Amino acid sequence: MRKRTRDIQKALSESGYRITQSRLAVIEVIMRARHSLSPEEILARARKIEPSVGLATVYRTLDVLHAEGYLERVRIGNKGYTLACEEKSLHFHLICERCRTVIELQSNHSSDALLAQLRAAGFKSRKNAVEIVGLCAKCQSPE
Amino acid sequence: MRKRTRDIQKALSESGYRITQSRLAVIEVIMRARHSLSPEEILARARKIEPSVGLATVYRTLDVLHAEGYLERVRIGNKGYTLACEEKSLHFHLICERCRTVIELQSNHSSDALLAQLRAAGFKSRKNAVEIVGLCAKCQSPE
DNA sequence: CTTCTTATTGAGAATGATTCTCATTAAGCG
DNA sequence: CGCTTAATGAGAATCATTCTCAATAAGAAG
Ligand SMILES: [Mn+2]
Ligand SMILES: [Mn+2]
Ligand SMILES: [Zn+2]
Ligand SMILES: [Zn+2]
Repeated sequence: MRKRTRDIQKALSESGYRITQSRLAVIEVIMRARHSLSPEEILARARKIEPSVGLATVYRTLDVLHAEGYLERVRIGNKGYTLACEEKSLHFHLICERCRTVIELQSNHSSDALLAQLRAAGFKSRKNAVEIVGLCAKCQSPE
Repeated sequence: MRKRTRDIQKALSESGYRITQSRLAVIEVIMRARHSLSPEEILARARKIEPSVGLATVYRTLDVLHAEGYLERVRIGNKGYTLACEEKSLHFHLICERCRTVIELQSNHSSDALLAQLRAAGFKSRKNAVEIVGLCAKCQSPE
C-alpha cells in the first residue's frame, strides 16, 4: 500500500468512514493508475487485490472519494475518474481521448482574457476544472 | 414554418436527405426553442405538430442535424442540443444548468493565454466549443 | 478476545438514456 | 400513378449507473 493510500485511509477514517478491504483495494488501484480509469477497469484491478469486490462498491467508493475531494470526474465517452489536483481556482484540463492523459494547464494568469470575461458575465462555474477533450501531441501523429 | 427551418430543409434536401413530416416537426421545434432541449422535450413538442413522431426519429434527426453542423451537443446532466454557432475556432460556452441559457464567449483574442498554452502543448481539441457549466448571473441570486 | 451496533457489502434487479431491429410507410423521381 | 428505398415507429436491446435487501464485518465498548 502506497503512502498516499495511507493518507486517504487515515482521512476517511477520521471522517467517520469505515475502512473496508474493498474500499482499500479500490483506493489502491486508483493511486496506482497512470491515467483515468472507468469503473469496470477499476473493478477488474481491485479484484486482483480483493477478489470479492463488487461493482456497486466501486461506484460507492468513487462517490465517497469524490465527495471528500480526492477524485475529479472526467468524461471521455464514459465516466472516468482521476486524482484531484490541488488547484482550487478555475483552471483547465486537457484530456486526451486516446491515451487518457490529463494535462493540467497553469492558468494563474489573473489577467487571462477568458477568466476576465467569465467575471464580467457574472458566471459562476460549477466545477473548478474545465475539460477540453481532444488529442494530446503524442497521440496525433502515430496511427 | 420559420425561415431558418426552410433554409435547413433546403440544405438537407440538397444533401440527399428526404424531407419527412417528422423531420420537419423536429427541426421546427428546435428552431423555436429558447434554450437547449432534451430529446424527450423535443419529442413532446414535435408531436403537437406531427403526432406520429417517434423518439427514435428525434434521436436520428438530432444526429443528422449535428452531422450537418446545425446543432451542437450540450451536456447538462443529460444530453441536450442547441443551435450551432458560426464560430469555428476554439471558443467557450457558458452553460447555465438552471435556465439552460448558453452564453457565447468571444475569444478572438489570438493572444489569449489559454489558447497559447493549448498551442504550446500541441493539444488538438475535438470540439470547437468548450463547455463551462455553472450558473449565469441571473440564476445565482433568486432562490 | 467477545459482543454489539450498524455502516457497508455483493448480487442482482431496476432504471434511464440511447441505440438497434424490423416490418411498414412514404419521399422523391420518373 | 407506380417504383425504389430512405426513413419511420414501436418495442426490444444495450449500457452505465443506481437501487434493494439480506448478509457481513468494521469499529467501539466491555
Ligand atoms: Mn486540475
Ligand atoms: Mn459556439
Ligand atoms: Zn494522448
Ligand atoms: Zn441561468
